Amino acid sequence: MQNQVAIDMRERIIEAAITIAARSGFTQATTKEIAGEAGCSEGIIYHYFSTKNELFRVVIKESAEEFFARLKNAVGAEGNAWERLEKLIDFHFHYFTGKVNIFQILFGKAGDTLIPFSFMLKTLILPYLTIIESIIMQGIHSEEFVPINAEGIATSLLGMMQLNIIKLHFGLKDNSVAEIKKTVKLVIFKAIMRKS
Amino acid sequence: MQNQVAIDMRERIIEAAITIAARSGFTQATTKEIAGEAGCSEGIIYHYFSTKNELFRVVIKESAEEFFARLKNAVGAEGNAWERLEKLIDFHFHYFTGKVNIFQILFGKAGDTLIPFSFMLKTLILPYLTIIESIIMQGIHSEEFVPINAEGIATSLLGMMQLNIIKLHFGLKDNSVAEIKKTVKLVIFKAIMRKS
Amino acid sequence: MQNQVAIDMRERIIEAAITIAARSGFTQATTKEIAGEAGCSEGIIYHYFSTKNELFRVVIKESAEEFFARLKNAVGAEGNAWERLEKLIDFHFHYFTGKVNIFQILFGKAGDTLIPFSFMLKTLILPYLTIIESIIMQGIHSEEFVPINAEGIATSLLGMMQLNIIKLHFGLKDNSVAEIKKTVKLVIFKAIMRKS
Amino acid sequence: MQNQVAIDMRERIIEAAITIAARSGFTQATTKEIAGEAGCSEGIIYHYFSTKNELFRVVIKESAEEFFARLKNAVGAEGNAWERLEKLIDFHFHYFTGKVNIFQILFGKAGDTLIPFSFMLKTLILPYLTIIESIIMQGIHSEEFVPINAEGIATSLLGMMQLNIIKLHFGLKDNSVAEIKKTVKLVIFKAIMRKS
DNA sequence: GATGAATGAGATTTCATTCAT
DNA sequence: CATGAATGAAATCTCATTCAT
Repeated sequence: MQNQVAIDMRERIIEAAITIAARSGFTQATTKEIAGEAGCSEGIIYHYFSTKNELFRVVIKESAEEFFARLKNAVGAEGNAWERLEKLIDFHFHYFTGKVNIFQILFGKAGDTLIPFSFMLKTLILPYLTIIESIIMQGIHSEEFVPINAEGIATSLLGMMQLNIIKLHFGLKDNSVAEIKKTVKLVIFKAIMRKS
Repeated sequence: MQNQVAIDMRERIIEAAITIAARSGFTQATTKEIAGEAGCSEGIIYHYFSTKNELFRVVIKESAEEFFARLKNAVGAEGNAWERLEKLIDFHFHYFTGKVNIFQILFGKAGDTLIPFSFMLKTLILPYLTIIESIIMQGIHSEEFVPINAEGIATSLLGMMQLNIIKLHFGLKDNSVAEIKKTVKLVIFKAIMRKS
Repeated sequence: MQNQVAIDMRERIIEAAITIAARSGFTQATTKEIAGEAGCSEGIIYHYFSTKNELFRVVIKESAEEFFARLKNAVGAEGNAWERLEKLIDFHFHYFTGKVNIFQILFGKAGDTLIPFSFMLKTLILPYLTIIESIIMQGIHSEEFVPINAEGIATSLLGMMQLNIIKLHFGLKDNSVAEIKKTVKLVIFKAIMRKS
Repeated sequence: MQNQVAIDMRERIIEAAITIAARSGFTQATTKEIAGEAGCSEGIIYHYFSTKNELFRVVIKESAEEFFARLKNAVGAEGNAWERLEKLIDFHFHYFTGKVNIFQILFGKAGDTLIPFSFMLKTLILPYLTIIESIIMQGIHSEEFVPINAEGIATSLLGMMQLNIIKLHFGLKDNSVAEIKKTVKLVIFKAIMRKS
């Protein structure tokens, strides 16, 4: 029971940290604000996390794990490469145009250096790229895709999606999500599909 | 002569701000560090800039102006759309793999909220996208390029280049700059060229 | 117990603020000095008061409340107007020739604009005048006093007392407190008593 | 000619200091503001005055001299004591309900301690009291006035006038200047005139 | 586990004063 | 005489972190 409470508290702190950081970034988020949002004292944060930065590392790590779990679930292990890649793109836009989440912050506004950017690269971007790359490799092997620099393509696809998401996030897009997805898919599939 | 000195100091502060912010981001950059780097007192910063944030706004604005001037010069006003677009891509990779510059920071790590991200979008990203878009429009009109969502393509191209640059910047690329440029060009031109 | 400690600290800060301000005025009083006097860190001041000015507002407000409570107690609600007015004058001189108190500062040296003078007027002077005025009105109604401009008389009485107090405070009086009180009473009662 | 310019500059600085201090008090008045108001550089202030406080001492001293010269002129050396006292009261209200002047500041908001209050007492208040006192002594000797504590009466009169002026200055009077003057005169003359 | 008062280091900003020109 | 860039000391305020309860 106590344990339950403890788990709740830890989770509440993490949720609060995400909420506040989404609003004003990591550096600007204060422990006081986080405690206020979580409905707890500032002190208790240090019971669960050694420092504020440790808290944010955990936030990023756990958010990343949750994201990747859902991504893998959405993409599946079966199916053609192009089908799986399309599902990945669909999921990406679905996920990042949804409710506030840590990835919006990270991809959109992230990067004050107390959480080294290299940590975010290692925790978020590289694993993501690895997943994309593996699908592209699958397509190359199955001869759906032309032989191509898989890493460069993966990076390009993620970059494309990211900047489009940012523009959406700041309301600077003339086009709808559907339109953007269509364009991104067009660009990437024209580049890699054997026959299009 | 006095004026000369004054201009020098202002410039020295701006240079120092860029150097320090490139190292640790805007929020982490302290006026003390900047003054140390510039070889002046902290107080004088406030003679030239009303606040630390004002300083960084000026840094971004002036850097953006310098960047766009050089970009336009590199791309030129004459020539085919595809030639000009290729020059733009070449210049982008040349510029952002060169010495420390504010754009690396902005595109790579930017965005604590004291300098609103919207300011950076307005000052940097949107003007850049406008330039790319205009070249794509040129190509569509000249029938070099297929009719296509120019805004989405421009955003996608910038996103692609940006994330690739970030990976290069953090030394996480297996491929060379040349290889990456080739991939980016392949992706974009396959998507838009009328005959490829 | 914790609460007790907290209350003590808040009170200690207020006391210290009064002491330091009495010595050097509000603007000159620094948080460092106040913290030194209170035996605490500067930071904790901001746990209890949002700004230094807020601290001084509280100081004035609480001091005013305490003063008016004691004044009303001394004057009472019963009795002739002239008796009550005499008690008010007696109390005024008793209070302001006693230990250091915020009113000495306020009436004597107050008024840099960070604490707007209008705030002090509203919090201190006007309520005081209202009290005096009500006694004078009582006297007019009971026909102890002649019909007269009660507001002007109240203001004049307070002004008289105030400047005499200031002179006493700076040791510039040849006369004793008793002598001054006698003169003030003579002036005021000659002006208002129906038969004197 | 140069000399003329120099005199002008000195005077301009003094005028500017009065204007700024009237707006925000002595401590809050900055040399930058004063220089801006005077249309000169900050540096030149230190050519004419050794410190900012020295400047304000001069401001007070010269303003006091000018005030007393005009006061003495208005009151005159001839005439009955009661006539001269009435003229003094008239002049006081005329002067202090006029344009911005240093006395408004001093009596109304004065008193940060860099200009010791004792300096102001010595320069302003005591000389003023001396003048009032001498008129009262004249009246006692001429048997216009009853034998009375002249110092206490003088202080009381000045205190009365001062607080009424403050209330007028902050727009907190229901009565007109004429009404107030009438009340002040009534109070003081009832107290001192041999037959009224 | 939980609190929140308290700390202390440090950040931004202000400003009287100086001094080279 | 006059300037205004530059200084440097100090002021207010912030905030991650600790610790007694």
